[in-house]
Amino acid sequence: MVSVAAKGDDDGIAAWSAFLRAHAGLVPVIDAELRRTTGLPLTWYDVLLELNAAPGRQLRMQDLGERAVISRTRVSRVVDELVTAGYVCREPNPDDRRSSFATLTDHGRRVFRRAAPRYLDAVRRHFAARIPPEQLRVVRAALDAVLDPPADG
Amino acid sequence: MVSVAAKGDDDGIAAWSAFLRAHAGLVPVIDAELRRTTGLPLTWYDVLLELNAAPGRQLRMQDLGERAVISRTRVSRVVDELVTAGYVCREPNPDDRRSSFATLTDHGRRVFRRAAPRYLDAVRRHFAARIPPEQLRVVRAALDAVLDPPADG
DNA sequence: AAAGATTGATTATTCAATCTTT
DNA sequence: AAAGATTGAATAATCAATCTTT
Repeated sequence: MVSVAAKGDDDGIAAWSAFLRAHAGLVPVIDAELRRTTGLPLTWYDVLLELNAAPGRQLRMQDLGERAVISRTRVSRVVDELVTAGYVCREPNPDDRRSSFATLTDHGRRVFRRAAPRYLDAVRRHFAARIPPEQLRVVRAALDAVLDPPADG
Repeated sequence: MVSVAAKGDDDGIAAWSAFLRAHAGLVPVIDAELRRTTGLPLTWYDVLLELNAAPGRQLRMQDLGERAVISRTRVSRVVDELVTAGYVCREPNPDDRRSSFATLTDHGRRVFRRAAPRYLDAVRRHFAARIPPEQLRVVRAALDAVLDPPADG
């Protein structure tokens, strides 16, 4: 026997391929819909969401980079844009003057709350509604597991 | 009752969030590993894979754009790079002179075949091995379903 | 020196206009 | 005019160097 491509490998690569294709197909669609219906790009929405959920509606840039789906370097640029738009302001951190907070403004909060139902609806229609409920829970568990550092790979 | 946020909505948004995070976390890692161990960026690998699987190891640019996880416009640029690297060549389509084929060269084929095991191994370690086998099949089915146009959204 | 953050330069990706052939 | 493809211009994202504070 020259090569034994185990069945599990096929399932793994097929799932990976579906994962890449689903992302490439879905994210641009949902981003475009969000821009059209709310004026917010997905990246902005994501940052506003994390700030809105944070205590005092503010986060250090570092922490924002860890929570939002956005690279650490990118955070500075996006927060610049959000400050210009009036949705966020920067505030000094009295405990450590190296760092600063990004804080959601009242205006930013209103814009976020108005956008949230549109976002949830888009995700539901394009993603969640196409997957049986019991599979949704499996997908979540599986993709969460991928990011943990469970021992070794 | 002011608002009924059904449990299913929560599962949907949680799965979506896990989906975005897994992609943002995993793709750069696998891309970096592939570049390091094989010299091929993920985008190149993906294009070489589709060409290698195609009849005659060639595809029209249009078809390549549909199969590979890459936007139609991007195809021209990436094929340029692959031609420069000597992995692919362009050939005229005798049946329709508007279009042209991207064809895998022998050298490109050798490079792809040498890279394939490294890629499969990276996907296995970073992705598949962290998900129970029975969940892998569910993930695949779920994410495939998301891209079909099943009736309406 | 290390941590937190920003910024200039580079690279990657998309958008819109263009060119050729059907 | 529409289809197939490419290209210049504009946007987005990353990398490496920098600056300030600890």
